[in-house]
Amino acid sequence: MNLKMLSEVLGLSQTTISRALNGYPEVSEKTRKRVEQAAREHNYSPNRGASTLATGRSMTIGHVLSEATSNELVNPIFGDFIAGASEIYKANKYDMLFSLVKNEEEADIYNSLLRRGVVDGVVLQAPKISDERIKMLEKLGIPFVVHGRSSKSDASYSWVDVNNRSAFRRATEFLLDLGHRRIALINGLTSLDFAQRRYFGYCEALKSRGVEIDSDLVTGSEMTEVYGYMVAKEMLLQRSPPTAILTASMISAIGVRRAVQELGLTLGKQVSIVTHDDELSYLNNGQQIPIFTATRSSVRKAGRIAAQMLIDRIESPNAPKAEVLLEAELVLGASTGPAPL
Amino acid sequence: MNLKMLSEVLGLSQTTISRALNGYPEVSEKTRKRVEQAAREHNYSPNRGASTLATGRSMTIGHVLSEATSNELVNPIFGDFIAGASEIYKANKYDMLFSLVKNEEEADIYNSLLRRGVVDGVVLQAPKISDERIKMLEKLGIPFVVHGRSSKSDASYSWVDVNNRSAFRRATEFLLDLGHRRIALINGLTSLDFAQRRYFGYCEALKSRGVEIDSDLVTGSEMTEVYGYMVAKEMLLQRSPPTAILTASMISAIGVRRAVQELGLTLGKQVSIVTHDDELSYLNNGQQIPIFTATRSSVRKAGRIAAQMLIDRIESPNAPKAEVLLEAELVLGASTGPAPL
DNA sequence: TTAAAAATTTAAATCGCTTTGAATACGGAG
DNA sequence: CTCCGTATTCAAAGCGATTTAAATTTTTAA
Repeated sequence: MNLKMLSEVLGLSQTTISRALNGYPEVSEKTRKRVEQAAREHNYSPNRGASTLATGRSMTIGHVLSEATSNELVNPIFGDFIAGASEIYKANKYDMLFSLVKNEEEADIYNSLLRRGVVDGVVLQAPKISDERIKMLEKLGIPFVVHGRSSKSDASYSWVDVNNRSAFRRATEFLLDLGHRRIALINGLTSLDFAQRRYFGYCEALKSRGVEIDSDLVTGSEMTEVYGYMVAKEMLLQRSPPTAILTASMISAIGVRRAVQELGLTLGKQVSIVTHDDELSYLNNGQQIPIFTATRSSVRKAGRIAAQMLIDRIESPNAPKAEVLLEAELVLGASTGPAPL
Repeated sequence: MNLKMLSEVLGLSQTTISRALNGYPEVSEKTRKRVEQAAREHNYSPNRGASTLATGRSMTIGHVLSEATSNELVNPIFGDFIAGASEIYKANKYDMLFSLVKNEEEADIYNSLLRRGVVDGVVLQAPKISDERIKMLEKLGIPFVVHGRSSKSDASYSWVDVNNRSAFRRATEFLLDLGHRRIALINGLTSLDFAQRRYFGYCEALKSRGVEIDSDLVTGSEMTEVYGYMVAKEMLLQRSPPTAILTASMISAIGVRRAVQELGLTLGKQVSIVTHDDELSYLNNGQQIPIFTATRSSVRKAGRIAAQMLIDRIESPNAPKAEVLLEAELVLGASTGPAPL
């Protein structure tokens, strides 16, 4: 069933039908009702390829996830982020296209998606401290928004981000208040912007209390369970081990917990943990009392915001760029306690 | 830059250029080279909307993820599954479209994706024991493949699945061999087909050894960390607690581990765990010695296979349906040991 | 009652590609 | 040198929507 057939059935021109279905004012209410009814009955929906061609808009948004070439790692927050974005797209009749690429192909992918008219805009994830992708997207002139920020980028762009610096400053201060002085930071990949901001927040807090930063207690890599475990174990076996550990994700926190317990130590007693919690749906941080004390910010919410910002950019390209900074809450859980004597 | 412009630049007809770029034989090698060169230089790629319209093929494959209406849970295996699928799509020049829908909307989505010509085929995930989606897709006539199977569906369809029954039979037998008799099963949602097969495998093993099935030791729900924790804790506090626990995912296994440790018990001593391990990229099961004894099967590999099967179905619709059953390995880790006396 | 204005509806052009059927160029045989 | 079969290339007709400009109908005002 296509427009032409429907127009024959109804005895109306294709123009009128198209207008009726797309909500244009120059069609009488009576006709519109009739057209809508017939469209439903005959199970008609406009062909996407044809309307893309006619309007120049694909009504599709691209999400590009780049995986490090070395280790095929899929960012675990990805699922919940796009779940949030997806809600908004659906409400606005956009589809979501997804590409997973090797780092070095990423530029080509954007270029190709744009040139072929496959997407109307893209969401950029996990920006690096200095991220060439942002410059490139700006040069290509595709509407885009960034989940996170890129500190060294002078470009202006729309973004949603968590206030990583303040979250980690507060978390560190909280541990300092509990008497901890040897506080470790098990961060995400240090080339990523959010990791740097968390590091800065951590440093700020320590400095403001006159605590020396010990580089043996700071490390960062991809946030897997095993990584959390290995680093924590190594640190805890040092001559002068940390009494508290900050981690960048629940998943690495779980690894840290494994190390702590394997060494016969108790969480919240000999070792405290504060983690960042993205509120992943399958990793709920406990019921009444959270398992981990955490800086908490919903990545699904970030997905919703990013999606809405992007749609706004697509539909009004000249509107000023939007910037949304979400504050993380610091929730108290069972993994922290006063520093041991 | 579009085809017409390129044809003017080259002084060739659009026909010839289109054929040259699409690998048709009736164009001389010399011309083909010239065309390819020019296309590169002028940064030309054919417009997707236009070719979709002309060929009737969208070169896009849809993945629909349905989230339970009650709890907004994103299946954690999803990321790695589509990472695998994505590799294959890229190699075959397909794009991937993703929809996240509420359960009750799922039928409409398929219908709509098909009617609008948005996708050429779809991948169905997490089939239920009796799954109406399969019947519907068959009736709609869209090419599709299923990740998993649907026991009560009489339809014939292509699928990839892990041999869940045999994996869980072997795992259970392994625990029986270690002397365990009180073996619990913390399964996935019992309406899902894979959960039922795992349950059957578990029952088979127990029956063949004459061990009674205790329904207090069998449960299933969405595989979150918290769920694993809560159920395990409850079971371990029974009058006659299990000495071994089977879980359906690493994530719930982690919750079980938390419960075990919180009760002051030791994994592999008082309580053994065997889990299914989908080889999620951020949850690597340990380094030298796996943390958990596990039935292991890569969900990323399943994604690759599903993608290839679907492309085959799209490109030769009359080929016989394909069925791939992957065997899981049983890998020995540190979470199992002989039953306590 | 009629002319002008407003409200509807329509025919036809267009988007950029693929593909059919026709036309032209080339190469070897006679 | 001509003819014919083969190898290339081309013009034009879709694909199915949107949208411009024009035509028609209805309403309002004089």
